[in-house]
Amino acid sequence: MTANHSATPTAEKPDPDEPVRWLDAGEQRVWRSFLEASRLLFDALDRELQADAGMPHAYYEILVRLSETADRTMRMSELADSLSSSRSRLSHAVARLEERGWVRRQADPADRRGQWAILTDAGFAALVAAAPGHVGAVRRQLFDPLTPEDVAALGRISDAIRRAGTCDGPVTGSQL
Amino acid sequence: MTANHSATPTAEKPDPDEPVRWLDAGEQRVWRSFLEASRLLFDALDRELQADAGMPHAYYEILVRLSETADRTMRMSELADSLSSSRSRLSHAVARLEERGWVRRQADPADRRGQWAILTDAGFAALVAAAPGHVGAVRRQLFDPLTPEDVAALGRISDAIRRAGTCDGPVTGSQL
DNA sequence: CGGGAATGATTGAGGTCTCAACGAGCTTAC
DNA sequence: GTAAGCTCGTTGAGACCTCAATCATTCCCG
Repeated sequence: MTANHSATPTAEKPDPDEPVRWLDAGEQRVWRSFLEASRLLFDALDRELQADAGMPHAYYEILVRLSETADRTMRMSELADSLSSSRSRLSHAVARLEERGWVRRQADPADRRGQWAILTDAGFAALVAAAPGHVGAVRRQLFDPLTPEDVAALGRISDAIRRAGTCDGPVTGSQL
Repeated sequence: MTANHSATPTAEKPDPDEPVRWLDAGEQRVWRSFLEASRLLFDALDRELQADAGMPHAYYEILVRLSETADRTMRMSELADSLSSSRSRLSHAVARLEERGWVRRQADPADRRGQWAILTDAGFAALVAAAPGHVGAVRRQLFDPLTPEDVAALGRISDAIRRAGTCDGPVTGSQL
């Protein structure tokens, strides 16, 4: 579902001879502030989840996605795409979640390459237990410091970045 | 330099009995969009740097900081603070950078606990070689998709998040 | 039908990061 | 001067992620 349907033949790797368009002072400031803000935010969220729920944020997101489908079930690849995650990362993560009994895997009888990831009751319970603390942390670290206008702007900005970045993800499959 | 000088006795861990303020639909959308945008952005930058310069973004930032001081030298703790990095992370990273000959360490004769991290000529050269590609990636993935108003807003937003997050970083030292 | 390409998913090796524990040196106060 | 308590920085174990290679299956097309 992450295909590139744009009509323009976008050159992903730009001409290396083209002169570098360095960041001006303002861009520099914004970029560094954004870098630090992101690091503080994600580090804080990861620390909170790890301390209070014993899971990294990546695992939390997997549980959330699974919990939102009707049957708490998703194909591995679908799950990976919905998280903008590599298949490898997801495979490793689900293996750990399976060890904990929070997820189980089941082969698809129709397409025998495919695997279903299924959220167990224990996994759902872990998610329910983790959610309040996590949401609280998101609120404190992200939404409380921002005005409603900021939040709206952040939404627009994120959408723009996603639209730009969603085409050149990790290289997958053989494309010599 | 990351001390909390605020006069208000801010309760870092809020009352757990307080009802959870869940995210409304709009916040939910913004948060997920921001999460995905950040992941796409940082993954893309890391992949570009790793492929073109053989270093993760964290190492690039270390080299940048060192390159910006007059003598290309910084105390380990100062460097860690300036990167919002844990001392442990920095220690490991600088150890790797030292193996590559990009940084060297030298004990401070005045305070013999302290270590200076010094950017070598080879390290500076590696940075110079990496910079154009990296800046190009930042431009393509972040600044090109944004309007100037977006960029300004992102700066304000990041500053706000930093101000909120800068007080409760990783717990360091003994504070029973 | 059969062979090559594409897809779904996993694996292992290696690298980075976290956490907790530690060691060594400085500082303070008695 | 000396013991307690900082601060500076490192270390080791273990967790997570990346990359490349792999395997099994399915799709496509002549």
